[in-house]
Amino acid sequence: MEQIDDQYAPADVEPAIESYWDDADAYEAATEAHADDPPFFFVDGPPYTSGQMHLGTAWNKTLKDAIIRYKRMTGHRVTDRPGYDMHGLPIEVKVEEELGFDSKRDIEEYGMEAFIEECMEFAESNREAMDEDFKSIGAWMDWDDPYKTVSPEYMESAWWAFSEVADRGLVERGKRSISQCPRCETGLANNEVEYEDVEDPSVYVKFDLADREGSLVIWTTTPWTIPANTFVAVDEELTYNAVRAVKRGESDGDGGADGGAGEDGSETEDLLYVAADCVEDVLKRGRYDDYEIEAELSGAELVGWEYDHPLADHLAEYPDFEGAGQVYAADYVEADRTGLVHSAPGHGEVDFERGRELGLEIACPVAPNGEFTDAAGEYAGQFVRDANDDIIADLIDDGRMLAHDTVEHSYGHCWRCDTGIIQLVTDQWFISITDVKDDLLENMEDSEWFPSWARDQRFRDFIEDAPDWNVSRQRYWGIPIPIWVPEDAEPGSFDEEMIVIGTRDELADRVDQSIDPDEVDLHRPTVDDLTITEDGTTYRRVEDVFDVWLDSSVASWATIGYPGETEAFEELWPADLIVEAHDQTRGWFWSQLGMATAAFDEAPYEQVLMHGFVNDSEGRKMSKSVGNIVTPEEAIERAGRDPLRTYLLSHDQQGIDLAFEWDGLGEIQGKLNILWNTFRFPLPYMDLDDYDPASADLSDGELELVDEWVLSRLQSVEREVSDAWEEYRISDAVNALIEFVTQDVSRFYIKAVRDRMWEEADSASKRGAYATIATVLDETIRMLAPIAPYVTERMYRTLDGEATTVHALAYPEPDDDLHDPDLEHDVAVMRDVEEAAATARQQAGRKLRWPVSRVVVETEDDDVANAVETLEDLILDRVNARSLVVTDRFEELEERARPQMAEIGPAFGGQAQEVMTAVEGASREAVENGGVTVDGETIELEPGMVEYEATPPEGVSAAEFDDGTVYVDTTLTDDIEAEGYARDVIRRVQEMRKDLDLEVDASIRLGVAIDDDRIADLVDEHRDLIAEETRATEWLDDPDAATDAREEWDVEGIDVTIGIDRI
RNA sequence: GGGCCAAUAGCUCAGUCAGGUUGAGCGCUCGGCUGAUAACCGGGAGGUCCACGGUUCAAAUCCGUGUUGGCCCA
Repeated sequence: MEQIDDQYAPADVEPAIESYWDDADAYEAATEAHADDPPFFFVDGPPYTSGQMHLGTAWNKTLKDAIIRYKRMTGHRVTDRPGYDMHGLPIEVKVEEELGFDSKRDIEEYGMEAFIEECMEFAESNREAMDEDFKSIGAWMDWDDPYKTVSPEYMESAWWAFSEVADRGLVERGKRSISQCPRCETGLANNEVEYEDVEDPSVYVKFDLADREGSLVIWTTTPWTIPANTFVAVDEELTYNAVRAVKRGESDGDGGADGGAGEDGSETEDLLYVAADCVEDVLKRGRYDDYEIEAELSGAELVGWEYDHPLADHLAEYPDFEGAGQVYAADYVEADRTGLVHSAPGHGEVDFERGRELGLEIACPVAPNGEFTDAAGEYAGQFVRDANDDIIADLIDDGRMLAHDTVEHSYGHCWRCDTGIIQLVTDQWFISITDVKDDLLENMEDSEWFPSWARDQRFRDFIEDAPDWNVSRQRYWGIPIPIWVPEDAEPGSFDEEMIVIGTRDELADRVDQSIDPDEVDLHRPTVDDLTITEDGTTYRRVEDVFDVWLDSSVASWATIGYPGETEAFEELWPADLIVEAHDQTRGWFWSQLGMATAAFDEAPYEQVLMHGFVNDSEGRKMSKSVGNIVTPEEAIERAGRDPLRTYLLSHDQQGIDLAFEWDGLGEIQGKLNILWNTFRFPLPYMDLDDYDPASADLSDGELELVDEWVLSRLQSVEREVSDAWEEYRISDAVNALIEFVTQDVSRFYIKAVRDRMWEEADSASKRGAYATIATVLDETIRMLAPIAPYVTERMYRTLDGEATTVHALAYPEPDDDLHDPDLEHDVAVMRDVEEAAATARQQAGRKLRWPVSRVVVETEDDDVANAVETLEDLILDRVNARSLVVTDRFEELEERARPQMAEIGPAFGGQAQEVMTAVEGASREAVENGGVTVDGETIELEPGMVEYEATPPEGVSAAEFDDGTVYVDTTLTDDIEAEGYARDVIRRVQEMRKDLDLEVDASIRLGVAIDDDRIADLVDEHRDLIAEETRATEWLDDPDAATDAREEWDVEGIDVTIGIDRI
């Protein structure tokens, strides 16, 4: 028989099983076993290939792997193609860093083609490393054939979908205010902007009115946007004040207040317009000494007022066109700071929208790299944020600065290079998702989410607020946008004359150059050189590439090769399930829905399982800077792959974060160790009897009550586990299994079945026990296989091993014939009784080895009483009692009252708490005879308002259980003492046998001397029992005569000397 | 600044939807068992149920306002 390690050692089991899987082609065997089953179309959300696996991605892939394995075992042909997201700015930035680049100019000089090759190599080498990472946690996916967003087939899927979107009239080019990274010189999507707290200027600027006295006061943290100021916005409903403010000259240093301050002794006066609620704050910041409110106006009254551009003297051009330099109403105004908002439609998003509504020209004196253009006059060529200082200085010198300071606020940064973003209006390509918002919402309704709030309370909100999708990036490493426009077209009419190419064949057909559609690389710069000439017009491709989020948005069809291959698509699409963390609500969950809806108005997935993030033990995000990162490698090294997987999956998988904790991981390892022990416990006995657990047959042999019970529990657990899986409550399934193994199998069943396994002779009972434990183990292992694939495989190989792998087998299904809920109930009661009896024993200081004369179970519940009576023999055996009594009332007790608030509360209302206090602890006699009073008044108590607790008599100790009380009579008799001491002697002899390393069946010569004549006589009554249990075939009169071992023991305060000789 | 989620024993989590004297595992501690044995099993201690208000006879639970953490959005 093979050697089974005494202890569960994942570090030994897992590598061995991994090699076995490799040698036996186990993954292939598992997939082939289910090749003809109905399909389950799972789509892997592609991880981005710029990093390595961390605990969060480990959790993600483990969860996916468990689901795939489960679905396979429950009879599905599962699509298990992994994917990788390999394009995009993050990789470009990493490669730029490696090559020491600072800007796009460096890339152009290096050569786009060479740069793109570098990006490809970087992404590929990362992908290979990630393959290994994912395999290392036992993720069984089709690693030989992952989908890659950089492959021509994949890119074609994106082109094709985009062309569908264009055919539906949802592609347009337009000006939008976007977040621009000035370093990367490209627009960013909202979710590529990360917010960090930074210190920025906080300036209050006076805009002098052109047609009357006074100034409007605005506040901004971006002085560099003032050159583009086009209008000032007010809230029509809001109340504004005209404030006459006075400042007396004083020689303060730089305190933040500027402008208007007179010299010593002089006095300056300003007429300021601000929102009424803001007057005090603004005047204080401006360090005015005194003020008087001259007028109260509504915002509506201010509309139409004209003002002078505050930087007019410093700029070459500024917005002075028709309609500029005026006050307008806008709904983004709040009574915050000044209540008047500096608006620059060339920058801010809301400013832009309002400017367009107002029909104003859009002016933007800033280039894509963040430098002012010539239009900015004195500031031309300066980087905008650097120009802040000059602009502030000019405003001060010109007397337009009311106050300036700095403020810490959260500001957007480029997700890749951490450069502060700038809002700019540029021309971009959009998918007008807002045109199909209703369709998006409808399609969303077609999908089922776990947890449901993720859809209804989060995703829906996001869809409702979603802006049009800016899909263009002015970069290199991405899927080129397949739009060709006429060479001489005006930028404003690109989308009217565009050609959108959907497939490689179409490309080959239409371009002027000769290309092989099977060979062509769709990346830049190859496609940049291709032109199309139709009807005498030559078209050139626009230079942009797609936003990388568009790449993964097409995964549900790209992963099955559509449109290049159509068969799989027709059979499988849409996805049955996708599984990602909650950050993807705004990421992949969204982009897929958006793209599928825009392209063909259907939801691309039917079910969405949204899990959480792994945080540190404090619940804080793991990050390099905090230094609280735990890597999967570390967890595997310290605990193992199965423990890590089981740990991750034993926590809530639906929307909740996990606080990673080493102790918790160790705990899980301990539970798996118990499983390991239950597995190896029966093996030696089966081996001695040549019993093959693989051919276990429950009808061979005789099933005893505990066998029937554990088999019934097995059916219940199978039901519970499959119900949990059905709703992706995977942690409930895992915990139910662990509970079953530890509580039912190890703690109860194994303990109950030991005697039968020790029987030497063959018996029907023993065969029944073997068949039972073999069945329980087999089905438990299969249920646990998706969670802990290595250790279950290891166990399966020993117990059965007929199939190539346990993962090819069917998931166990409950068998009603073996299900006996009544029996489960009875045993549950019995276990409660047993536990209570143990508690009572412990209170009395009576160990289990000593019998007790009587156990009384008091219960008013007939079911409970029946259960105890039914299982009397088992109870007597397990609690080591001579007799058992079941009664509804133990007459020997003094009873004390316990108030039942469910009854007392409704009956007494406001007095209920006082009644509770009065009832607590009163005797039954007092309660039943009106002895309970509150404030001197007798309380009438109905039956049911009070239950009773009893105090046991001398020699009896009590312990409650759920449905009653167990009394254990520990009064000693000679008979009990005799057996107790005898068993104590036996146990000491056994320990000495073990110390001598005796064979289990070796005979001994035994001598026992007890330093108490009465006890010695009592023990002598059990001489035969002692001899039998310890295999003593001869007796020594004096233990001191023994030569092999002699030891003195203290048994219950009495000296016992034991001597042993081998025979 | 806004939306969503979470907060219960030293730790990990149930219990919250349907209000009635808070439960489990681990850890700690004490003990039991001694042919699973560096395993296994039991008892005990340990809790202003994040805080403060409100509804109710009664709130961990329902409502409101905050605090802390997470995700997303601005």
